Amino acid sequence: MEALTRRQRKCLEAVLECLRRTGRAPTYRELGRMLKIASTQGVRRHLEALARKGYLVMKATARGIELSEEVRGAVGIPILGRIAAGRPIEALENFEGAVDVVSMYGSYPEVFAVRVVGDSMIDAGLQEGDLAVVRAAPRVENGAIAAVAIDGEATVKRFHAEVGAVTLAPANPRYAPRIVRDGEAEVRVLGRVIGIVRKLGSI
Amino acid sequence: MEALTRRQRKCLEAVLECLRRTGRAPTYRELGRMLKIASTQGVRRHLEALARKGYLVMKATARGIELSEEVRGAVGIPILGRIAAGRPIEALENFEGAVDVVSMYGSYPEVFAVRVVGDSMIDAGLQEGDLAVVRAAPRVENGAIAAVAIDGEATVKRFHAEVGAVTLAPANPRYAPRIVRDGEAEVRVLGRVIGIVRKLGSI
DNA sequence: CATGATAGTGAACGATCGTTCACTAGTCAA
DNA sequence: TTGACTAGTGAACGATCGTTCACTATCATG
Repeated sequence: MEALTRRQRKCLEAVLECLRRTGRAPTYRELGRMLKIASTQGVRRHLEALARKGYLVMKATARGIELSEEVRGAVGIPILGRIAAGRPIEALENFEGAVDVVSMYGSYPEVFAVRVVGDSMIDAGLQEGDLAVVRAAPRVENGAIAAVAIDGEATVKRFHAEVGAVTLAPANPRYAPRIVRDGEAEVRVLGRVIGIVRKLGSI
Repeated sequence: MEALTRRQRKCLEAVLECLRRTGRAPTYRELGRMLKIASTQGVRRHLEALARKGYLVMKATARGIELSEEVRGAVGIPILGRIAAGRPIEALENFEGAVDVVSMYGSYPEVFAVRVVGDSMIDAGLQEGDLAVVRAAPRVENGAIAAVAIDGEATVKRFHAEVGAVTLAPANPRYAPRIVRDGEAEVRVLGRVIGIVRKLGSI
């Protein structure tokens, strides 16, 4: 994306900070107070430049500043390819993506998360305490890692459907696959695991 | 949190959808159009109820609807403890948390992410392609998993500082630890790995 | 049957906000 | 040195928006 002047960057940072703090866009006069600009026209010039360069979209309504799609997809935690890259707006100008499970997976009714219990899937890279992001679906393809409810209890396993039974295969040689024949227990596929989020210690 | 009526839930959903789509809160009249309510007073009643129950905060300015802190912390991907729990507002009423790396780690200059290359940390649960969330710090405690730049190239390893050298230890028996003596190469600690985000296939 | 909560209509008022006009000043490349 | 761009001030206009008032309807509860 096109480079910004120092003042324009400050202005974009102020907009982002306001959105982060309050969840809504600032008015021209609020921005003026944050940037120490007395005239709404002075603020407007910066916003027009930011809109022209593709960072913002201006709507002619109250608090009508919207982030452009590019910026909206990039306001998570920046993925730095080159270590030299700075933060946070500088990174936008040579932008490589952002970590944000919400923008990665959306925040839709069919996406949820379950916590991984035990180490039965350790060889598939799922550790105890990981959050498995699941896309809800009534069935999944054979061999996929799925979240499954057995008699109402949720578990994450590799799923295989066969004639008259389903196999829930762990990914750990210390555990045996569980074969559930029809009628033995109520097996309900919750969905496919499409992501993992792990938190290591505290910040 | 206090339960909502069906109409109030629809109203909160409309506010969230507007925020998700445009990044800014709706006006009373916009909400009225979404909910098929002709009078701003009809809309206002719902918003007052939502504010009274702690879901929203109303400011007397244009587009002055803000989410409460509780709701703002919960608008990611819901973590479902009990499978019975619904989505998305229902889950709020017996809320267990939300996955959202931004709200988990904040979106601050000192937090960024690097992509894991290779399988040298596989036994620590880091797979190729994972995003390692890093809290920037000039040094880390011995034994921590750290992002380190060796001669400008980033890598993720277990970090040990010794007298006159540092050891970068992989977590994979197929790789040997790398001992870098002072002056041999420029080793710069980027920070500690505080999280992992993995995307498995597409949605 | 009354009461309170929920749900809604329609109109009007005043404050806020985006927009626009006219004017000033510094910087930098052609 | 002349534009072009950036960065401001100050004032004013009209549209939008939150607020408020008066009034109606439905429905469950005691």
